[in-house]
Amino acid sequence: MNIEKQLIEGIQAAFQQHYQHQLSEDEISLQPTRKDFTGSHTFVTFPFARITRQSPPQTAETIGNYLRENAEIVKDFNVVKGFLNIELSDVVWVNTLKSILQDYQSDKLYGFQPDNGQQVMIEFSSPNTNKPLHLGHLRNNFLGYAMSQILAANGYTVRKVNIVNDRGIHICKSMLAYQKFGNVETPESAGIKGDHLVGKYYVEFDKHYKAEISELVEQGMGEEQAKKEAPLIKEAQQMLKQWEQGDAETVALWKKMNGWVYEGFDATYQKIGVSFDQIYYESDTYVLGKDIVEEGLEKGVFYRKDDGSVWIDLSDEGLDEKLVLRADGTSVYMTQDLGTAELRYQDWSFNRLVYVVGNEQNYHFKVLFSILKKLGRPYANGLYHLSYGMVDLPTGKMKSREGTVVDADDLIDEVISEARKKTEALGKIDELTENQAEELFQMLGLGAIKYFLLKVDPKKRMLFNPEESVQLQGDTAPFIQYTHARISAILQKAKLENTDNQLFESIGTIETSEQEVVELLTAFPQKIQLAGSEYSPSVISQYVFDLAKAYNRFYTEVPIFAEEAKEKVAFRVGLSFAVAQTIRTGLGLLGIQAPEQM
RNA sequence: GGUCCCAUAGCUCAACUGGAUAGAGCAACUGCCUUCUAAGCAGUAGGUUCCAGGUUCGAGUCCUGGUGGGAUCACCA
Repeated sequence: MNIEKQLIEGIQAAFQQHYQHQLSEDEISLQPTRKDFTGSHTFVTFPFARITRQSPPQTAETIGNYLRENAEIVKDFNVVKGFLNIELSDVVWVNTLKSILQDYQSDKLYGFQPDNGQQVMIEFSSPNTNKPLHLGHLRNNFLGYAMSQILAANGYTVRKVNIVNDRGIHICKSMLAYQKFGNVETPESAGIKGDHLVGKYYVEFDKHYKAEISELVEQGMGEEQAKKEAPLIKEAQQMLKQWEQGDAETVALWKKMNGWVYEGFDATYQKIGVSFDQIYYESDTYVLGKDIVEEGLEKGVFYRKDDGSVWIDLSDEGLDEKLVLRADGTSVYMTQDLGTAELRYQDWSFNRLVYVVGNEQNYHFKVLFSILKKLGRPYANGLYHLSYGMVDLPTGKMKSREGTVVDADDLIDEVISEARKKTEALGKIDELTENQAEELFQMLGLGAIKYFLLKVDPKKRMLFNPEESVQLQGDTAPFIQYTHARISAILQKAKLENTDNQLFESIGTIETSEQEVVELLTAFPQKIQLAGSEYSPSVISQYVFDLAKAYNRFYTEVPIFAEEAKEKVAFRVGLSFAVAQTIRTGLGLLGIQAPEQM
């Protein structure tokens, strides 16, 4: 059934017959034929010159002839240098499309792997509760969500988790500023979303803090010392202590303000379509990990310094010495992460744990994974850091303290309103009710921003261009969504004319543009696998874009209903159906919806 | 300074993991709406893949050395 397999078998047979040589399956690699040449699969013969004792073109010629004679699926071939370009017979394309359609018409989703019995936990989002989400969080959230979908499509059982950083000095800063300058303001009374209100006081703190520092510096204090001596920071530190001691008033304020933030976050998560199966809070987990430190000391993995602090020496792996417990017995970031990993494994015995965290923490995760390996944790080899690059602005780097961040809520509102503006300008919403229109704007706007952030390889640092992110033409989600809407209209018409359920058999020659579309359709399962193994949703976005482009070309070049041969009409309707489904599922993997009409 | 990452068209990104003449989108220019949605399609122009060596049938991709940019090397998280 599988085309590649048949070709490989044919090539093996050819080597046997002509060169008396047994080639193993994985010695043979086929690649897609370049657009400028005829054919769909290419076999490169250069590496086999030693075996065949012929020049590469001669070898290609020999193999090509053998295949044309003996392999049913091969119609013709051509040779360019050592490249053997294989042209498949038309019936292969017809049958291929039929089998894809069968998948779509059964319960099985085309391109998805069956359950592999493996469990993967994926952590993403991980916000701080002292300020609202920004552009960087969006890349994180979209990546995490898309990867959870892609891993599920690869047969994993996926559990999405979020760890909320809800404690620490930065939270106390917001709290303190609110206490001092807040005038008992609430989100309701101020008419501001809860997370934004708390963020406002975080900025407020920084403003006053800076003023105090410069005052101290003016009085002749050094800057470093002034940062430590400013009354506000001391008060914040005092507050953190009170919180840790469980002081009732401090805890009450903390609960109230965090409550506001969660309401705000929930609204944002809901809007961007992101959800979690479980949420961890650092206020619960920050004390974890100390028993692991004990265990590590017993096993001799860690060692204690004279002052009582506990360390691990990783210099044999090219890493440094790393602190895992302070001299006063309190935990550090690493301690917590050790404890949290352990807790998660107890909660749900995963085969893999994926952390979606920015690449500025590459070193931290290297160390974390290395420690867990040394401790002999059963899950240590299943840990993966999905490290992604920073999002830059045309003006430079985002810095929250300097107010150069792009706020997530603002950005989302902007892309949606941009979608509304452009759709109205095109006059395409006359037939829609108000609700339908609103739903469409959301699909387009959110689609645009998600696609924009997901189309770049996660590992790479990327530039965020506000104008390009709201574009609806070219390499964008709306372009792909538009293709889906177009096909929906065709399928609707096919239903009305009752041409959608006709069978097609051999239909004669198929057009190049048709063949290209079928070829792309066959690649979908491999793309899902690649996106999963590379942890890269951009594989999917790239693919769906290519598919939409190929379909649009077919759409303008080849008539569907004007075609007289009924078999051909049915084939083309079937082709359209398969593309629509694939676009829909592909976009779905990215968390993007596909409208029926736009 | 040590370690890690990055450098491809004017701009933003690809390149199936070593294959053919390095591809898309945006911006610029030229065409195509009486035919299934022009948010589309076709075309023109745009490249010393940062530099210098090396490995081999073959290098944007691998190795060495540079140059430029970024991250990290906290008893912060």
